Amino acid sequence: MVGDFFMDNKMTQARMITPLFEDFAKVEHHHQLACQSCALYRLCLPLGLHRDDLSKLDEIIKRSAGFKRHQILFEPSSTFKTIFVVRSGSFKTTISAADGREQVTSFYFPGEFIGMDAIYQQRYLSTARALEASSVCELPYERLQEFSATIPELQNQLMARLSKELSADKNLLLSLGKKTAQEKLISFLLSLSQRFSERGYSSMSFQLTMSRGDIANHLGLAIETVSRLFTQLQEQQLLTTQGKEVTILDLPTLKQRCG
Amino acid sequence: MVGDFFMDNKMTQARMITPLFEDFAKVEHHHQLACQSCALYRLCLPLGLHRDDLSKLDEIIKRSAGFKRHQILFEPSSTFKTIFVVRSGSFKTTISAADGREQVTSFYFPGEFIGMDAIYQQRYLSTARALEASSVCELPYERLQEFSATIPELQNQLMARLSKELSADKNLLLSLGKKTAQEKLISFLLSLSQRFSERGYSSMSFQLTMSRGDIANHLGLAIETVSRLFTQLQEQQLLTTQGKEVTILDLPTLKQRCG
DNA sequence: TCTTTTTATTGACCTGGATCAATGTCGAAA
DNA sequence: TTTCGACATTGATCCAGGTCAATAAAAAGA
Repeated sequence: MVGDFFMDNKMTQARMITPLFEDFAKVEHHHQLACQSCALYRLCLPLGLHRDDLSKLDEIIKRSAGFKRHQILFEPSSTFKTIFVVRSGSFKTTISAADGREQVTSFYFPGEFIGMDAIYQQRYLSTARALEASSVCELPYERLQEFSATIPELQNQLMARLSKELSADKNLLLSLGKKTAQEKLISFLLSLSQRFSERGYSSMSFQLTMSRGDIANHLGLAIETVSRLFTQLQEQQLLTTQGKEVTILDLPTLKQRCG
Repeated sequence: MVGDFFMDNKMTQARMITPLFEDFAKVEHHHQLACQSCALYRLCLPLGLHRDDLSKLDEIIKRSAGFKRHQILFEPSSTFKTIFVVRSGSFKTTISAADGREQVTSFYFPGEFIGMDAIYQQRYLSTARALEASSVCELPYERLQEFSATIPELQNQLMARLSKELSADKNLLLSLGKKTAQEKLISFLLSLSQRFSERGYSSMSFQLTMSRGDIANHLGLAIETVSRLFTQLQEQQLLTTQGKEVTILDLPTLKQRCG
């Protein structure tokens, strides 16, 4: 289990959660920089590859320097050469209308891939920004293509990744198109909860790395609406918040209300 | 040019448009059922494959019987085995919330791939229905995986397809999240116009194959709003409609108003 | 041909969530 | 520790687009 590195002591959830994502980077730093010893192995691309294929892959992967909060990973004017995997921290991507309006299209956590929508046009159509101190692995797309010609499992993994993001976007379309403001926020929080849980963290209590503004934008709402919804969900004893920390109190009711 | 088969006489656009998609099927029927002689070749998967690879691909592709209007191609309970390519006609996909609310996630025209979001979970998450009399080619996914292990260009094509749908969905997210009702409808119509044009049809005058209800649902609007918007765009001399036929009158203004 | 049904349009009215406007709170910098 | 700027909350008001209702006009049968 991925989380075992971090969850085997009895620190409180609340104190642990903020620094946890950064810990992935620290682990990398103390151990060798190899997929085999990466805490994210179970969630990441190399899963299922043979040991020798894996070390070949390892050679083409570049572990990037860290990104600061708000720093840009890529934007539409960057030339597309690589797909990124979040190693630690988190990112958001936004696409812009001609007049500058922006839509936050996705948030990305460790083990998730950023930039796959660039493959078709060979140019990024969105801007990716770090939400906190973060780091990524860079997968040069051309090399990846060469490799997957000889490693079918790698190719399947890539297709599965693309397909997974497609599924997530379709579900978001359902949220944006058909759900009420409250259902949108609940669906969003439950999706985060699920992803934290997959990464070995508590699914019941976690730290939001994005602002209320980012959440509102992502869900097609106004900041004020998101703020009021949080207040409302707290009044109904479904969850509590303290700034960016969210603690889920009544999961069954939330699940039932997310549409 | 794909359209040359059909566009070389002087029939009026209006009369031509409805039967055109069906003509793809007729061509298939009169000639041999092979990708090489398919009118969609330029838009479809085989593009760029070598002749011998193409004939191998041809062998695993199954040309399905026709689908009637409203007939289901697949739904979430179907087992995932194949990706579909529209050969003639058109389809819509919808995903459902727990309480039955549906969101029309995409429309698909000849040469476009349906069902790629199923790869990750190995099950369809949406329901696909024919909008008119239509036909598809079936690409058995497992065979496709085997093939693309030996045909890198095929693998690249598949990735590009997935990535293209991802881009389209991200743009739709921008529409749903940030655009006004009018901007949504205009963006939608221009996207259709573009796709018709890629298929060799007029980009200025075309037949909608989906109902006002489908359009409204897709764009997160009420039917009545879509209807009023069409009226309004006609009053402003930007386009005309007669039932399902749309004729664009002022493309520059429309482009400038779509956000 | 003439129903019957489905789909589209138009008008009147309403509401969920946006916008505007203060005010409060937190975290980083000095 | 104070200050400053970014972020969050809360209240008052407004409006884009939804809902309800009544026709109208196409399709699809029959």
